[in-house]
Amino acid sequence: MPKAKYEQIYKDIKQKIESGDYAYSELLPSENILIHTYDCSRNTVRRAIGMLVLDGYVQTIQGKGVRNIFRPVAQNSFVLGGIESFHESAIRNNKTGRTQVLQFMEIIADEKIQARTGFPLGSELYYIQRLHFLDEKPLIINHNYFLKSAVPGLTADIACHSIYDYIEHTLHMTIVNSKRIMTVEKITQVDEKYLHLDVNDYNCVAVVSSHTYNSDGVMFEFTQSRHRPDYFRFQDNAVRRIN
Amino acid sequence: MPKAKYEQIYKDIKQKIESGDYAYSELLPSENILIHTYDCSRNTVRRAIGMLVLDGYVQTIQGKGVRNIFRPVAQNSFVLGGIESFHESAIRNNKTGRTQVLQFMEIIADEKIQARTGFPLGSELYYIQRLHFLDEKPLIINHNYFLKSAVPGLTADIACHSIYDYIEHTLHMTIVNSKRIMTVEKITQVDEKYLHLDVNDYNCVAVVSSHTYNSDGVMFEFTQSRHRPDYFRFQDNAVRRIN
DNA sequence: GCCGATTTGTCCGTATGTATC
DNA sequence: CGATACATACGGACAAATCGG
Repeated sequence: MPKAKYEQIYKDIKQKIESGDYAYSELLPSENILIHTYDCSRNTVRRAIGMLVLDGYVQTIQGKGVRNIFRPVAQNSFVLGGIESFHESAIRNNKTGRTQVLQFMEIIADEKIQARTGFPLGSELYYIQRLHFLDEKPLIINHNYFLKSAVPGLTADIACHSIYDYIEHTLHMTIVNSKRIMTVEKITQVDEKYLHLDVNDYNCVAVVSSHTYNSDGVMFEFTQSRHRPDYFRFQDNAVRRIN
Repeated sequence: MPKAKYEQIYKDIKQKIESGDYAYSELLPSENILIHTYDCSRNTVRRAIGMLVLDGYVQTIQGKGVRNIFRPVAQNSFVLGGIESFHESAIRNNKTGRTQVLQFMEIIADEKIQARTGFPLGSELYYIQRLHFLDEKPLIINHNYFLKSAVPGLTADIACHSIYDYIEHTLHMTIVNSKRIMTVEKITQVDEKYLHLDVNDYNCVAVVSSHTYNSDGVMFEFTQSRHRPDYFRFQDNAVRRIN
């Protein structure tokens, strides 16, 4: 449902790259050709290409052209990337996902929670603890804090399906960006119990902490995700900038 | 040194945000005002703002304005972010860095290396193993593979200072982008020995594997960085996209 | 080495659409 | 409803880099 023209062009070129229509390390058609292909202005083509650069799909070279540097990844583990829910990830990785709600409660942010999550003191929050299974294997424990005023009406029933689905399709709120920090931590007894980890095997988990904002610029979610280390895989593309 | 006008505007606004000239969760001056402030076109202002969005510094809200969502981070550990060398990171984190070269050899890519690094079979490579210290504490073991044809004349002496400095300032090659994958792995005997890790304490390391490209679109480097888990911290900002 | 054609990079002005207030 | 603000799109101009003759 992307109405924007640059989105359509972006998706079309992306699909062509993924399906191998353009060979690895070869140049794409020039901007001029793409302008005629898609019947649009130069800026619009350039915007689509700019998004592919951010994806790490292509590289632009002044005076030469746009080079395809996309390489398909071996999809043998659970790959994290942009902002997406567990269910979206599961589908993208061609697996079946299931979620179990371990805890669901309403709390008020005290100093400790304020320091950990960044929510103002006294905020009314939902605290949810969930366990995510992929192909019936427990992979992730999530500790979610949602701002009640931004995500009203959350229930345990919704939490065991998809909270993001509820947020976007029922509340019609738009999720915009998410600041994430990845670290490695010692496993806790909770991790050990639910993720079926043995301290003699791995004694760490991969931890992703995220602050997520909606289209009003309000931070409405803080989540700490604790991942089984042997299934954790995070992908990223960094673009070098002048300082 | 940034001659581009949008770079200057980007840096100026970024600095203003970091120094608190704009309060958290408040709106920045409107595009129209910024156009007059910087005496430029609307596209140029929008480009600068677009970069700040990618940085997770601001969020644009149609019909309202641009909201400052920047929060300073507690700089108590070694923070990874964009593409930068260990020395650059050390400086940014206000620490003193030192590098020790453990191995330096020239090799030819066989099937095993091809599979691991993505370099074509038979490529001539430099293989370098280095240990990075921060404030005299060993934090990272790097396994570097450099394409000899792209980075000629590399020596152990250069490797113990800064290879990126050599690449950019002596060879005048431009580093463009880097595809990275983060995982968690069991520690090896090498890790244990050099990072001074105790298996009874942490038995894992954080691993960052990266494929790095230059401005010719050539992948010239593959590196596996193995980090002490208690000092590893990776930051990221993800922007939600329509599918 | 120079020159001209091609290609990407930067910048501007304008018009129209859409969301907020 | 009108004013304001961001989003999309177009077209044009010039600069900078690459490449072939």
